[in-house]
Amino acid sequence: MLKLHSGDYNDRVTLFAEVVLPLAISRNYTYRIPFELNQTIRVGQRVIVQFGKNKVYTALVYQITTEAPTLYEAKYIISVLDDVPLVTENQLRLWQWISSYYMCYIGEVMNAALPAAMKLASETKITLNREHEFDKSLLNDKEFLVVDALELKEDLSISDIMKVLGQKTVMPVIKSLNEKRIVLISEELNDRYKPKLETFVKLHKVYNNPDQLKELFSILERAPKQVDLLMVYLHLSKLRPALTKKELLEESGASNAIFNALVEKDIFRTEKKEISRFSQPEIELIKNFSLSAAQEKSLDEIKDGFEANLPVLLHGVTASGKTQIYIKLIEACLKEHKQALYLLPEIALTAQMIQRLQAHFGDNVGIYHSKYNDNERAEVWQKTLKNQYKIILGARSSVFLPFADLGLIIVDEEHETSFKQFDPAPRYNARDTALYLSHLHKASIILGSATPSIESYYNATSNRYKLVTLTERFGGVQLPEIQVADLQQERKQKSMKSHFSSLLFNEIELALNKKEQVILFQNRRGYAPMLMCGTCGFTPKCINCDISLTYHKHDNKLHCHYCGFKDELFYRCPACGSTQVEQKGFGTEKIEDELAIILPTARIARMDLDSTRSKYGYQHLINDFEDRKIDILVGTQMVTKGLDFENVSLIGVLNADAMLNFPDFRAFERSFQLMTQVSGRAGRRSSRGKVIIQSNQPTHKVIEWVMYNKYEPFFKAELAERSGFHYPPFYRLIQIDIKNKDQNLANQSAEFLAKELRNQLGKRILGPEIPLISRIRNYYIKTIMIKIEKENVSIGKVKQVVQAAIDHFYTQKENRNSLIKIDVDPY
DNA sequence: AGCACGCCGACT
DNA sequence: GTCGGCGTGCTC
Repeated sequence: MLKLHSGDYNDRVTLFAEVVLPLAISRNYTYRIPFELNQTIRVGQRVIVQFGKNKVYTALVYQITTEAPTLYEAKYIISVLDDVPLVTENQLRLWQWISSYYMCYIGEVMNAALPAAMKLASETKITLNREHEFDKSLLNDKEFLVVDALELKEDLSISDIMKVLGQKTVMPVIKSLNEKRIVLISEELNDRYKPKLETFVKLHKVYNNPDQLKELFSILERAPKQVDLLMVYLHLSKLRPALTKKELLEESGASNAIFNALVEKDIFRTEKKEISRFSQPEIELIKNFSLSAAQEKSLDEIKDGFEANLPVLLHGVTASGKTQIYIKLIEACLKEHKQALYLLPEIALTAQMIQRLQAHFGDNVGIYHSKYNDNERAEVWQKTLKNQYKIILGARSSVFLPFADLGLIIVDEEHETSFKQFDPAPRYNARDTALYLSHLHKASIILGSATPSIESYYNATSNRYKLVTLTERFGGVQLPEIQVADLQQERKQKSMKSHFSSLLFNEIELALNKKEQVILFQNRRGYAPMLMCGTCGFTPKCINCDISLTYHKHDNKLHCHYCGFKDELFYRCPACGSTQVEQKGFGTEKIEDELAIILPTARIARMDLDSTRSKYGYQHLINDFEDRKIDILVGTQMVTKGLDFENVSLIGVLNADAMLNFPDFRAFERSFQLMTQVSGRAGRRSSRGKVIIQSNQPTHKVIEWVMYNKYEPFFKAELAERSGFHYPPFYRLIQIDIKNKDQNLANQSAEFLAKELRNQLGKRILGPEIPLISRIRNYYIKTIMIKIEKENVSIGKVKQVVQAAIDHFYTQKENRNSLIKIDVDPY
């Protein structure tokens, strides 16, 4: 197809735009471009289009052509939202790649990529027609209800009316009211991005003249409060380059009325200006620091890798100073006037890293993650596009930013599974997406970790990546001493204190006495993951999911961690009436609780999903811990991730077995990574730290590898397993979940699809199987796994075959209401 | 995704 | 009969 550039066509040519709609639909749609937009429309601009009968959406121009569609008449584009493309061509290429690699719709990628504030969609609003008189007695019951509700509330949405009427079918009622001209139906577009405006104050410039100013004071003689305000202004304006009304009023304590009086007299002049939502804290820039010899050597090797156009895997033990190397790399990147993207797996980590990066690079650093609100995200988008941010620090969604000129990507903690998005589609892995992104921009990319994923390390050892190893901890800090507490033995000796072995407990006391801090790791939140009746064995389960409910003490309720269902705690078994209800297992909440009893003077805090929900939840906890307001931090995997604390001398892993026995082929890999990472939090600067791992299997190989920091043996053993059982990195996995509210239909659909796939792909198809959790939110689930060998097979072809099978699947009536979820490279 | 259309069971 | 649920297909 012809590629067009703006200005290629005059006003007389009829142009069409193929647009991406932010919906899960299988193709793009073509709209006609009004002549008057011929000169200005560009690929990557947002346009407003009508789609279907009423709905109006923000779509994105994907391609501009002169070819008129033959099978239908194209609708006109309603309007163009941007003067300049909001989305770059490289981004569109990335969207396309994600859509085909992860087998999802490009509209879903658009949805994930664009901040919500940039996607306006219309909502149908129903309002009373004030122009029209009508007789209420002529209305039927339902119409009356709607009119009644509208008299109370200015406008109603369709879903409001559903609630008012208590039924799903509401359009006939609305239509009838509309035909009687009693109500109006409108489509309301709401533009959600509002630049933040602030009122700035200036003294009228005539008063720059001292004589004029003196005269002014005498004029204001009879208005002492105004004089006061003026004095404060004169004082503050000397200290700051610009002064806002808010600041002035706050510091002077003057009222709005006093301020307005001065504005009225044209003594003060005000101006509204767009300001950044990100107030820049005053940071001292740290420009120079030097690397150790080992870091210097690594840096050279990394640069060699970049020269050779290879992605680099930096395998550096915990606390080896990888961040300093990254900072040097960013410096080099900035020297070439290019942008750098620094990806972190979780928001929790950005907090500390923000400070470190801003200390070096000041306000060149933009931050982007899902806890930012819509307007803030939109602002980061714009500044990245305009190349005002040179460095972006962010979580996985920052791969979607509109980089103007990207030179470097850093994927820190590359092994982390949170780089992979689970739900909704696109189910992309930001690390792997970053690799493609670097290819699009011809940018250098470095993946870093103390515990590389098996995939990445395999790529590095087979020369697809350049491997750089850093074995020395920065500043000569020793790796921690790791000991195992044998839980079985301690139980036999009755030396356990609730969930703590004597070994761990004594070390905690010792650390507290020395005023050192402790981190305890338990990979389960809540209080007790399971309740069980000691008499009959009854276990409370979620009504929507096939999962036992977890007891949470803070609200004294039973929670489902899958659908959020909550139920009351019971003291008497609902099945047999026995009062012998036992708690099985333990979560972070319970640990926190028990600690408070056995160590009443210790200051204890908990860090998990429940305690960090708010935007600054993490930050506060981390700050308090850093400021030593907390002695013991109990947490889930959140505490394992790259956090840097000076004063932590002891780490406790409360239950290694839960991870080691997890039924997943990555269980050992994850256990190794988690234990090694959490151990790395101990004894960072001054002294050698200590780690206690509690386990029923103290001689487990994985624990041994962790204890002696043996990555290579772990890698080799794991690789052998993976090869033997046809798993990554030798095979690619595609997981297909079939969901249906009816169990039989779920089974039948799954069987149908498996057979269909098996016809083409043979024994590469496994299942359908019942997954670990066989019902979530009232949907029964069946899983089919596709394992594809990497050698001699085109993954693209396989995906085509899979897609064709699914298309055929949906042509069968009995499969129509089964839902299919495809997860490429599931984690 | 959202909406219209059309089929079919249940109840004034 | 007619209302409302629900499945089906289409949107440039």
